[in-house]
Amino acid sequence: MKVSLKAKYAIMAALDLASNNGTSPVQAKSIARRQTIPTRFLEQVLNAMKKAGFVESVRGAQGGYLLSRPLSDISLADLVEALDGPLSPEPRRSMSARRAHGQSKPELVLANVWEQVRQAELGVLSAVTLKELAERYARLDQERTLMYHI
Amino acid sequence: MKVSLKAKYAIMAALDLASNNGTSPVQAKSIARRQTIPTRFLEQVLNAMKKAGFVESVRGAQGGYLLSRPLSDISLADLVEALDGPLSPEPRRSMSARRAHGQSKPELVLANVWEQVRQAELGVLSAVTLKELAERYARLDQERTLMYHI
DNA sequence: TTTATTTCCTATCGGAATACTAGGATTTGA
DNA sequence: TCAAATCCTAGTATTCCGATAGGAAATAAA
Repeated sequence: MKVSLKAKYAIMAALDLASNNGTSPVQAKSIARRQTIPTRFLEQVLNAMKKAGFVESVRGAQGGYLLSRPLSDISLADLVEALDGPLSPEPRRSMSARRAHGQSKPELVLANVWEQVRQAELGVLSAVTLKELAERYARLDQERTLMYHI
Repeated sequence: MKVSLKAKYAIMAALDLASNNGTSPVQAKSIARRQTIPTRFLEQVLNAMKKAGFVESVRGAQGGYLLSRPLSDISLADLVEALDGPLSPEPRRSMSARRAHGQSKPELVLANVWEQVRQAELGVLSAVTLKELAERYARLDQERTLMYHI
């Protein structure tokens, strides 16, 4: 399904914000360092996340970002669709192109299938919230720690 | 999920071959005309289809292409994977990139999710054979015809 | 009030992939 | 022999993606 790095960075940033969430904002720079994401690029990602309503920002020195809703309220579908655009919404085509291909015979039947695919993707991504992701990660981390102790 | 035009053309060509399948081969040119696909490009698509074993070709004058297996034996998953490559098989990354991101903490958990998405896509596409597509189309066509007659 | 720090805005760029386009070699029936 | 096909290979135009860059605007701290 091709999830862009931009969307993946957004997920990682949100998870990072969640674990480093005092009441004080977290700077893009520190997230970038921890998650090994190009700082300047992450700024753009965070900005997009802000515009989509996932985070709030504080400008100026000692500024940074804060999650604006609880982890359990954010699904991967939300994030991915916000950053990558709608999940293959039947490729937006020009009018002339639509006349040529858009509503021709097999295309019409195929459109149905692509929609099914989209629903399947959406089903998976909607079912996973950031909260669950964080828990899964914590569980993994715990297992790893146990391994070392044995 | 981003299915390339190449793959869509392949599906349309297969469907076209199915409806125009006497015992005699069908030329790329005539398929291209009916399906409004650039001829030269369709040639390449058909060639790829041949190498993947979906069609057979007859060279020279009066040559063309023939389906090499029954419609019911070809699923959309087969065609799409043959022409677009494996369905996002966990992005082939360079070694250095893998060290940076590949097996890091959140990535590991996310990999699980992407795999679920992939399975969901595969589920839908594997379930639809060309035979079913052709039938769906015929049904649509019939309905359309009935409409005009009322 | 100045300065350092941070977000915000916009432009650009390099590489890769996509969708073609093109030239011509090869095969083959008429 | 010739015309009609497929086959092979290369080039090209456009688009997207990940990233970089310059600097404006805001703001806390000095």
